[in-house]
Amino acid sequence: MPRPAKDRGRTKMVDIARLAGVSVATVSRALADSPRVTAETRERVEAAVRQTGYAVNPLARGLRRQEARQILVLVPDIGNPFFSEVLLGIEEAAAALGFSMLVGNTAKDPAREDRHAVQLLTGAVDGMILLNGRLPPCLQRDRRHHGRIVAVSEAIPGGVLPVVGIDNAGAAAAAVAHLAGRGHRRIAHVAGPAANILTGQRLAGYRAGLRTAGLAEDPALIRSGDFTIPSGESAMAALLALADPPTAVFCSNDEMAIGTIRALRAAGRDAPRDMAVVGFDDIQFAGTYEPPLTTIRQPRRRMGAEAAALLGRRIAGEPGTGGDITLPFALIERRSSAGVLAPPPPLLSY
Amino acid sequence: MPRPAKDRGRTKMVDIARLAGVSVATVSRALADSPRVTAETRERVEAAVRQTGYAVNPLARGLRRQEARQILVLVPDIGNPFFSEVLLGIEEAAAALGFSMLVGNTAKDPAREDRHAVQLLTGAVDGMILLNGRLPPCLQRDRRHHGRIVAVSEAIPGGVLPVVGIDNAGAAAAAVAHLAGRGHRRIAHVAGPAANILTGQRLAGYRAGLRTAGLAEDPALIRSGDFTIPSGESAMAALLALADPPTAVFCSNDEMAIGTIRALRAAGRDAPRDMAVVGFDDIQFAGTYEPPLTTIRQPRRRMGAEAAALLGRRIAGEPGTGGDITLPFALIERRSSAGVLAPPPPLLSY
DNA sequence: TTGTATGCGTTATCAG
DNA sequence: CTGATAACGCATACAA
Repeated sequence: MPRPAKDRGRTKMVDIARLAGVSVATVSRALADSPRVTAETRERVEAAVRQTGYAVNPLARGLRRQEARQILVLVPDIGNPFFSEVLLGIEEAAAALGFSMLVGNTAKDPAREDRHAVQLLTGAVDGMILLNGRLPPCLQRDRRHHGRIVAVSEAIPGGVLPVVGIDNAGAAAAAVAHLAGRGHRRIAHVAGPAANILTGQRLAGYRAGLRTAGLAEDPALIRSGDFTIPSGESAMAALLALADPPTAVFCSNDEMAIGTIRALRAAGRDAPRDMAVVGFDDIQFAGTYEPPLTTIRQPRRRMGAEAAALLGRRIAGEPGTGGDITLPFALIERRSSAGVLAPPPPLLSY
Repeated sequence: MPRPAKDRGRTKMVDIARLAGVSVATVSRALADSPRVTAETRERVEAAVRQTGYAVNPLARGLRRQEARQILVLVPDIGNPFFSEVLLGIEEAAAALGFSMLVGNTAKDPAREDRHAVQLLTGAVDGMILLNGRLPPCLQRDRRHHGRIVAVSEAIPGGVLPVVGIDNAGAAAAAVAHLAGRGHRRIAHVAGPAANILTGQRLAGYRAGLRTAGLAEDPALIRSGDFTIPSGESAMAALLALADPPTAVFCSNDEMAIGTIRALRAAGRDAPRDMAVVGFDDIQFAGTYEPPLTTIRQPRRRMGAEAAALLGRRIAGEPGTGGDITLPFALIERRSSAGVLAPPPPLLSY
């Protein structure tokens, strides 16, 4: 007789059955709201459940039903406020659907990605949400589970998975249009890392925005950072060293925008007086920073919620759940880009 | 013949057994590193595992072993950077111990706390970490699982659970000593909500700090907020309206400290010029804010890691795991409290 | 050292 | 409408 004998005290279905004077099968049905059970029987079962505080063992149920009612979220850095707000949206929507949320921090390490991703292969989780911009290696080979994965914010290279996010190029173009509309003609861009898929989208939008405004692109005005404050500082330092520096800068995220402002101050200048600055994301402290940051707001929480809902539909096997979901962004005008550049330069471009 | 027939393609132990030409029991033992298995047999099993990419089904294993290798973290707000950094520490330490991390957002709602907490009662998770300062209602009645719960940062009323945190009173006293050491004699305190256990600890430390510095306590200099920026603003507005306003303020968290600085600016003053400001927590943007915030740094990530490690020991049933863990804090001196108040007022208190 | 058999707690099939 | 019972995939006591 095998005897794990660990937590033997826990109430189980047979206890409820005994208490209610019915069989376990009936208890199971009563708890599952099956129509094939008398109101009176159900009442007896429910009384026993209340009395004991019983709750179904999810492991046993999961083993039997071949589902875990859990989803896994892979995130490069839980501590990053951008991601944590998305997590919040995911958790709430998942909970509403009866799913628990597992969170795996990957730190962009493929080995850790894989260690977490096996949970999808083993059935420990029913689905997965990717916030880290790529598929774990083991899921690149094994495509059987692609139907249970969705990405948020960053599209996955290859484009086989649905993405929940915003129109990044459109948002970047809107940021540039905002600056051009205030008279700026030398608008710089602090881009993200080349490997990041968002970098390309926002850079494309920056270029489109310049074109729309009738401005020529100057390669010297495009710098790359890595989404951190220090990288924004170096980018701005380089821009200020230019013979003909920009009067405005659009940064691919808020941290780098804050970095550019710090670099301005270090050089004895300030925003928006000497440079209009626009960020991206509207992180928590964007509105609190000095100066408050003009930025593109991403509906992070809603993105998370929509992703969880979409994943729920995919897990349930609903058809037509393969498409992307594009949510609206908003340009939040704050002081960092305030003021109009005057006098506007003459329209003689060349 | 019942046939769930959902994901029937998944490799299981019998497949490995067949492939390796052994029994499932042997496979199980080989995978569990049992000493009772030939090196050669083990090699055959491992080859089959590699070939198929097999991984043990955690639901089945959990049902059999009566453990889930999962822990649940209850947090009032995942989006709050303070908590998300603790989560990061928990996740990493838990993963190292072979535990996955479930995150439940409670929004301080007892009903949601309970919905998540049942996972402990049902065995869906092996343990629980509380970041929200109190026990879910269902666990207040049912004390059987207290051995599998630890708190982080905030102690739980009643003091029955081990807490991982810092010496909040000592840290508050250090903050006051820092200000007193710079010549300030009218030092205000913006406290947290009365219900929060940290509020009392930090308030007590504030008072102790005043006593140590030989300063009298002025009730008019103690205001309450709710840990948000706006509440810090109102608190400072009230302090500035005093006939004899303070020259320094110690806030119970960084958000409220930022709020006080905003209120100063709104009144045409600034920190540290007109008021020295000290916060608490050293949140991500404390060092980036204008002015950079003097604050108490809590080792958030390490607190999370220690909590996970402690919980792991408790789950494993190791003895002597009932005590609190107090980690060192650090007073981070930045510009918001820079400068010395001169001339110091005469020593004639009355 | 390895294989056989049983049970972990549920759900679903089938018979009543 | 209800009850007995066979899986779900794995780990262990016991036999070989």
